[in-house]
Amino acid sequence: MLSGDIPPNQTIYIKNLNDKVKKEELRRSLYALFSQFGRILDVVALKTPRLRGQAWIAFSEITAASNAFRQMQNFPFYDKPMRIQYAKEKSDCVAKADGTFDKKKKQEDKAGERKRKPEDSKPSAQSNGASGPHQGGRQASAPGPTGEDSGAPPNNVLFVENLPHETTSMMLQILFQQYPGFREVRMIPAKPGIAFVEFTDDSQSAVAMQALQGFKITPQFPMSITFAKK
DNA sequence: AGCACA
Repeated sequence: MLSGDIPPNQTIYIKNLNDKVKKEELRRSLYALFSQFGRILDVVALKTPRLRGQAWIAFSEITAASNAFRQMQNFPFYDKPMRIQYAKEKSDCVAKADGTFDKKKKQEDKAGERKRKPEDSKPSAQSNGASGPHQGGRQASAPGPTGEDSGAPPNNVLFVENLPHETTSMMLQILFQQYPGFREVRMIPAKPGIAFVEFTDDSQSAVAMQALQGFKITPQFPMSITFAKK
């Protein structure tokens, strides 16, 4: 009940997000960051004046939402600490799965409000293809300080660079541990901006590399991932 | 600060 009077919900509401981040990028980063807690049904982020800087993440399980709620509270994301609450209302995607979705009511609600400009649209990640790791951070165009990607031969250890200096190993663990075979993150205090991430074998590290290549913890730093040198 | 999904 310390959650601000809002009862637990399988959808979490996040505010204090960096509103300079573009919508698609925001949704993708949130997805990558939160999918560790369970299956995500939908990520909703709008850029309308009233709704920018906020997002909703609907999980298939309420326990996933509570874990995310607790563990990601104040997580530094694009330079700002996330503020997480439970959503006040049930997400449409959940209601649809429930069979309780009421389109009539939605329209009444809409009519009751004043008119807003229709700016946003198109979610896109819906009932979730239930495939493995999702659309990765294929931001490409990561010039990468050192980086041609086809340099080193496969290795179970990844070399990650171009990280913002405030990156912690916990943040990287959160991102990488969602891929099978994850073992650990190693950072060197004297060398900010880089990290080593170890997997059990090199096919597993390759999957994670593929998925998180170009992932941005902050907008100006798409991470560049290569196989570590032996 | 701010609770939507068309």
